[in-house]
Amino acid sequence: MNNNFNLENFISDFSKSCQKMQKKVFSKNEVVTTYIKNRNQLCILLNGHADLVRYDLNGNRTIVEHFSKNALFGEVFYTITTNNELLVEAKSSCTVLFYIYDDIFKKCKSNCKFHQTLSENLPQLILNKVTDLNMRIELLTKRSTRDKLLGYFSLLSTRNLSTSFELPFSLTDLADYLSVDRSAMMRELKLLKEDGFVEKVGNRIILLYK
Amino acid sequence: MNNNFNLENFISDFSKSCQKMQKKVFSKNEVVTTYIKNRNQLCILLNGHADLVRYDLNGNRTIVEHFSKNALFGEVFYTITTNNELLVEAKSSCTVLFYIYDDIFKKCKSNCKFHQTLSENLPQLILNKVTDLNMRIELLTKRSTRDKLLGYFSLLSTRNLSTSFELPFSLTDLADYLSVDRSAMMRELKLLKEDGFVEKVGNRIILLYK
DNA sequence: TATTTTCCGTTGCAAAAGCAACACATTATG
DNA sequence: CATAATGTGTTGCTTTTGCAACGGAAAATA
Repeated sequence: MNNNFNLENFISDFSKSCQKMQKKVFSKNEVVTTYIKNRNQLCILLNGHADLVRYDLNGNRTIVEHFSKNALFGEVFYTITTNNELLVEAKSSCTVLFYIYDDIFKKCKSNCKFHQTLSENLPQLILNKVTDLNMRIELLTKRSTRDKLLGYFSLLSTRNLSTSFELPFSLTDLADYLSVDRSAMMRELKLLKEDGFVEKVGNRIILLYK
Repeated sequence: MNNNFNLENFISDFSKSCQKMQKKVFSKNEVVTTYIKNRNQLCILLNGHADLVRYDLNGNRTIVEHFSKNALFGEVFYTITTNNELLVEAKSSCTVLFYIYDDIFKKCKSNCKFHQTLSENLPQLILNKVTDLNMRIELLTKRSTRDKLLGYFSLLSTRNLSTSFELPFSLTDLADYLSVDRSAMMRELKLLKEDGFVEKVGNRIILLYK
């Protein structure tokens, strides 16, 4: 593992050097990919926003992950054990690089720089994913909608180094991410405002508690 | 990555070959370790059972992960981003191997076989952890206690290749794992029995639906 | 710019989940 | 083996959450 690995530089460089990558452009609401058992796909979001969503038998939608610029996704990061369908949906127009691999940890036969760098750094990239997943589990184990909202806001606050930040979701999608009913979440958000915990200006949240 | 890697053989072999490992024995309810920022610890449970638990500010306990024989845990698999304390508690008497590393992906200076094998296979071990985490997220995103119970039972059923299986938890702990109130869970479990979905004989669950 | 679609904000009511308390069973422990 | 500690099963009551529905705002689209 190379600790000086810079994901952004890496991503901006490799598309020149590698022939096996496919670049595609999607418009809003298009399905970018579905997760399929035993296919080995790695995807990189070059720009735009997309969500990994799951629909269950009751018709509930869950946003499993939210992806923005330079996010990595695909079956590498998700061994499929569920029967429910997993889709990646474009939330805005976006550009995605696709790469089907044989053995993700080995560089390809053509020996290009991209695959070498990728296989060297993949363990670290997977560890980053582990961190995300653990944070998500902590959110989901919170017992009340209020704690889920506050927990998520606190996470965004930390990530933005500020008590004020833009929500990356519509409120409708936020409910599907926190796995709660939208109207119940709206009610709770209102109470949080009334109780002086947060303010909301447009799509921006301001935390009022230390 | 070596696809023929056998975790069990690996674990049973290396303690002879590596000097940097520490073996310790714990009795029930002892704290095996706490997760500490910027320490690099990898632990292997040689026998017994242990849980990774988190206590939140409201006094709720969450069982984050349940470990049995040959489980791997420690900071490698959990970059700490939370303020809550994370403890590993022994659920029975158990034996644990500890290993503090500098760079987990590199073999150590003494060049022993263990570290070489470990660094070669760690990516795959981390991917296994990713799979576990994704399954856990799927459980936690289920909207009702009933669906959480059925989802968990279905998972155990798949894992045991049988519609009948032992619960690895006490019911009290199961509630803390599913992140629901114990008495509410008991009520729901009773309803599941009344509705003919499951039977419970001692600590064994029998699924009655196809 | 007119029109359609999506999202926001809200509410009444129903259902689910949480809380607290208790008796009894089972399991550890001196 | 007696006693303490922990786990199970249950219930009444309260609080939270979900569901369904609706009007208006905002955003997308023709």
